[in-house]
Amino acid sequence: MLDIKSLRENPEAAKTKWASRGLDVDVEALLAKDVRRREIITELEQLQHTRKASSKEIGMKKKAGEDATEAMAAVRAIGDQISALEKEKAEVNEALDLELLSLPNFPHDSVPVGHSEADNPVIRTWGQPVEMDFEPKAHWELAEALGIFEFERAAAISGAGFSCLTGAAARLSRGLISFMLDLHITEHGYTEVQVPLLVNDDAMTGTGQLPKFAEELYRVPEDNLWLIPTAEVPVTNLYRDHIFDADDLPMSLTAHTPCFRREAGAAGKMTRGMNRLHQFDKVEMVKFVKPADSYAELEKLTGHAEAVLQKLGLHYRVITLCTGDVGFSSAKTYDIELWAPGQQAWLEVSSCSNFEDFQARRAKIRYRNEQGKPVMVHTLNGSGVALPRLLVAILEQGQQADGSIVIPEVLRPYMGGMEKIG
RNA sequence: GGAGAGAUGGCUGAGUGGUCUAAGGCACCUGAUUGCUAAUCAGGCGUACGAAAUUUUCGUACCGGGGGUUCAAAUCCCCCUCUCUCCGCCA
Repeated sequence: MLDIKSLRENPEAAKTKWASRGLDVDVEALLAKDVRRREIITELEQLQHTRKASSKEIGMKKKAGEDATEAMAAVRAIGDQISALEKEKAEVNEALDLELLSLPNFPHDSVPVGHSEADNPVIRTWGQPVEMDFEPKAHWELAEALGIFEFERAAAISGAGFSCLTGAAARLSRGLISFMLDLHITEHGYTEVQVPLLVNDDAMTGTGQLPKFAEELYRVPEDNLWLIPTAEVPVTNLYRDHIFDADDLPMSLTAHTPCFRREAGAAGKMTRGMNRLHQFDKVEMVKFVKPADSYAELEKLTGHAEAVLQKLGLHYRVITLCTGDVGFSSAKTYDIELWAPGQQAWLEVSSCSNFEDFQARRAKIRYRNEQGKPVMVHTLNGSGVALPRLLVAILEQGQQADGSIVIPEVLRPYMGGMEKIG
């Protein structure tokens, strides 16, 4: 959510920022509601002031044994006015909030202007495609031959878009989770947390999934809960309504969770094999930082995700999402993409974003600054990294002519010393 | 799932309809004082929003959340959430 005050002060700048996302926003209508809202508040406060004073007088009169019938009637009339105004205030607030909650963040000035993912610039590439003197296979072919992915069995119990890892793949997945968490907590300064996978409306609103993206979420109506689409939701909301001391920041948290996504409308897009699933595992990194530090922290965070891939020896590239492609809540996002030689495609495995104070304002996450005043923190998060496509890259980049898979060295301790699959 | 008890500021804890403008204590900040890891004294010490001023002042709201009764609600009533105790069930 954006600050209504900043819109009030500079409506033209806001229009321009939203226009760069391809959005035409009627800022004037929004501000008109804000003006009415403040009028109501002023009027209401005056009435409340009168009622408060008069009620006190009535109390004193009664105590003194005087008659207060007339004053009581007068205050009752004020009470009616107050009720009416409060109703209008609630309506205006609700309308204004809904609009504000539905408007995306402003892209940062350093974000390249563009219309779609075609305009996202590649800012660096690490490693090389592995030289293969044979035709590389897609991971689903490799895995089928090795008997380590069982999609049909998963489909039989849950439908399309679910996976079942068997044997070495399951162990590899578990090893990767441990490897990534260990790396982040021992070398990157994160604290590991285990969090709920089912969360309430407030949590989903805090990080921006609601009210706009309900159709992407699985829900449990009996209990009014939602399945998390990413650990970002419970981890960021750990500090909802919290005021940090300045010394607490930056705070860096990492968590492994499954993620649940309906992927409504994504049918047909790269859905083969492990590329896109309704349920997948992910290690997530979340940071709460002082506003002045947030862009430096975004670079560090992205570096932490890259470190995972570098230690695994995987060829990847980093791109900046342009204004037309950057996510709803984000001010700036780097995507990290792994090369999948069997599909001749780049697969997104990590998305590292600075939300500035957009989530913090929704979730009321603040810190006490040097003057002792509470101000919004900046929140960041990034995948560090997502499992299925990481497995895809390990399989496709590590494949040998005989169909076996070489296990990256750093993972072998997690695999009981195993050097290859197959 | 059943029964009971509770939820008040950063923490602790009083307050059962009317100067509550929420006591007291702890912690913290500022100053004074005392010759020493500190004590004592005085003062300060929440959040949000609005108005005026321009860095201060005034006002309103906030005692788990929501609604109600009343001239007036931390206080009375209803619903919800959470915590604790006991019982049941259970990995």
